[in-house]
Amino acid sequence: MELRDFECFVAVAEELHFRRAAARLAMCQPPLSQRIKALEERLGTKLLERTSRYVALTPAGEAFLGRARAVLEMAGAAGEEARRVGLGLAGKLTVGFVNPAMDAFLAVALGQFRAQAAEVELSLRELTTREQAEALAGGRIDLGFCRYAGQEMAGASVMEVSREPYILALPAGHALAGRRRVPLAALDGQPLIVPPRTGLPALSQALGAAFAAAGAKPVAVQEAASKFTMLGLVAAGVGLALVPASVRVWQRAGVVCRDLEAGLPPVILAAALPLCREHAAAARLVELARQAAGSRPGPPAEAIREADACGPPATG
Amino acid sequence: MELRDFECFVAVAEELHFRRAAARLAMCQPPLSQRIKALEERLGTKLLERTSRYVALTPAGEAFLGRARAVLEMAGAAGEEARRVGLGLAGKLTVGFVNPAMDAFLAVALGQFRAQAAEVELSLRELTTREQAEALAGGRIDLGFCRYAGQEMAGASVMEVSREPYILALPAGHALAGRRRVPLAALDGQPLIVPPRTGLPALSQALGAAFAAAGAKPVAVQEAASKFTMLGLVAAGVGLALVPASVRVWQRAGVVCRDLEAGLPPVILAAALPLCREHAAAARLVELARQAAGSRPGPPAEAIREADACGPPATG
DNA sequence: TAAAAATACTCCATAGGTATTTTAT
DNA sequence: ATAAAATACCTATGGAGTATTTTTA
Repeated sequence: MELRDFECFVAVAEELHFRRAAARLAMCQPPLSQRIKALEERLGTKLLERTSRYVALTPAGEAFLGRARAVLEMAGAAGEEARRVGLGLAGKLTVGFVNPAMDAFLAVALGQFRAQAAEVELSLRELTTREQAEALAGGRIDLGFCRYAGQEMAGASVMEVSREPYILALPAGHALAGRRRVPLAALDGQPLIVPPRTGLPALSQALGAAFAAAGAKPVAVQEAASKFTMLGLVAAGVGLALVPASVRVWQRAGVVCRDLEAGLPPVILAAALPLCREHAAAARLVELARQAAGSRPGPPAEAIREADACGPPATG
Repeated sequence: MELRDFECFVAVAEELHFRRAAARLAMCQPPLSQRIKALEERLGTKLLERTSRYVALTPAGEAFLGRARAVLEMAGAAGEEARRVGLGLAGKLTVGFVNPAMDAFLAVALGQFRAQAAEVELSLRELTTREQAEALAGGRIDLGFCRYAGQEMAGASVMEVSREPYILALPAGHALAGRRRVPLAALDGQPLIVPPRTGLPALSQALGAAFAAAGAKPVAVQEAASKFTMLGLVAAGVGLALVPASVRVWQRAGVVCRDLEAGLPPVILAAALPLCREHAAAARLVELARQAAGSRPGPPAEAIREADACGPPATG
């Protein structure tokens, strides 16, 4: 039994006329008669009652007609669905991301993605870079937006998406808040809230080297994993914090942000895609992420008001 | 796109190995590879990621797999359903019947039918013989159990199913209730409850002729269409009634039934099937009806107690 | 190097076309 | 007598088999 049999039967059942049905199927009447006959023999039951003047459905034919239509529709839908998934317009997409990615580009990219491919069922998981590597290997996520410090990721290809500077978050009344740009040397002896060393050893090392080069030695007074925790601690006067520039989309009472003069390595975020497993929707989202990151290296100047707790925009 | 494509794809997707999948499909590996390749080209998207060491589903393939399985299952179910309908084991069956048919054989036949073909959706309509002829012509019923008096039915074939004598229903205290068998002549001058003349003219005529032959002239005191109405009127002392013997499955307080001596034509019930439209379930039910009517010409003797209001059984 | 998929080719089964017959109104 | 389906027969496409090459781990 083939789909063509279903098509032939449905055509005859709808036309109730072999000749017209054959025309609709772009074939001749005799082979159509043969096909119907063969189909009936395979099923072991007559589907059509026919004389030279009259074609009618038998009860079996009536039952078969409904199901045959459904089969044809489902078969077409199956192909269409596969095609759409292949184009990244349908299906499931599970994305892992580190927290800074959301503010840097992911919120914008996801908004555009949903507009382009509303049928894709998106699943988002905030994961560390390390967790993303494992999740990618285990097939639990299709795409990861992770921190990047030149490292490879086994079984995945990693490509840079965004690059933004660190900025300094400090209590509103702090002496350094008066400056528009803060040199690294000015942080000598300052209490600093730092990310956990175990979490990002390469990053901690790079930051340490940069401070050493600038001849500054801040004091690590507290570890905090999330930038929101860091800003909370800054507001409480616990110390200062280095945060990605994209944090400026948030305002936190009692906290101001200032640009740093050159010296620190930038925050690099990358997309990690599993090797040998092309996922069109993932590729689509990566492309949107790159565009979002490129067109908006930081938050637009107008979005940051001078009166805000986070301080003046990077452009002054 | 053919069902074979779905089968091939599902096999490869489940085995994740072309050679094994080909074996399962009872074919060779090269044509299987070609089919999958052609399928992918038709769909415009890769369904399988494959190297010489590794076969895996793409997201499109994963989406397609579920649908493909459903299509195959539905296609099989469509054929199976048609086969079952063809055998009269599934589908819909709408049956018209005259009231006496239910007691004579239809209750028993329907019980057996449901046991044999539980999946058939039965629809029952109590209709007069004349209404059944119209309903058959209009395709509103697939089968009719009607009264039969030698008449033809346009567009339908009519075959006798059961034949039972009339019996006499009379008030419990009536003088004739003392006899085991009542001769027709004894009904001379008796008040008789009769069926409507317009409903069954041939029957009324035949009964009239039978009474005339026996030299009896009962008085038609009341018309009543249903045998239940007749028995109610008998109980009320309005008169006597001629009813099919199968009415003995019912007991009515104040009413007794007695056999009649020969002379009246029997009650003949028949099955009417539309011509040129074979309906296996209908044929099955007719066969069961004939068996039920044949094996049980009247109600079994044990079912009728001597003490019952309806009187002694026919076998006395 | 070995195992597996892809490629190249050959063949035949069968879907479909053409001509004709049968059938029912 | 006519229109429509069935039958008979033929052709050619393409699905499947066989042999071989390519690829990757």
